[in-house]
Amino acid sequence: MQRKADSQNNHRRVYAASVKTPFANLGLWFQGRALAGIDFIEQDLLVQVDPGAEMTAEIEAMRELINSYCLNPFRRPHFDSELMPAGTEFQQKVWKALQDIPAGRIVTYGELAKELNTSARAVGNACRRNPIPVIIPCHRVVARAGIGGFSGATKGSMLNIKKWLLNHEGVQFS
DNA sequence: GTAGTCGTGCTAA
DNA sequence: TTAGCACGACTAC
Repeated sequence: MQRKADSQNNHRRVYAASVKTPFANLGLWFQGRALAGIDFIEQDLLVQVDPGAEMTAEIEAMRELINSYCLNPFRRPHFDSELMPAGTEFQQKVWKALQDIPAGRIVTYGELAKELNTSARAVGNACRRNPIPVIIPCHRVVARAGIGGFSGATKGSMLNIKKWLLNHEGVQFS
């Protein structure tokens, strides 16, 4: 995980995830506070476009979606189907189902698997390959006996981000 | 309760 | 074809 110091105060930006859209990479940054070496996420996330990336209408749309989510996670975003990243037929099906989960609600991999007539592990695989976390809300899917993973990681600071996103939607996950 | 094991569906190499 | 997974159910202790 890359980090960027903020010399203005005790806050610093903590790199959260690279959102690989079909068009370019968006960097997700959380405004966090360094506490004894631990990144404590407490502020809104900021969206930055890769410095080398060309600013296109699609990238702007992605940025708008994420910024809109930061301001109000309960407002259902208008998701243009052209923004849906490439994936297998199964992955597309799972990602579409994820977008139907309303903010503030969580489901387990098993529950979603039952709905899609597949297995929990298969759902987890599709979630792991979700290239645009936050926009496709894979953070709303948790394991039966735990929080599950986020952005390809099953442990570490990524899970703090998943908890933060859930908390942002009013879900307390211990 | 919890650790170990296995079945499952899917994907990438 | 095979190994690897963001899982879940079952079993033994």
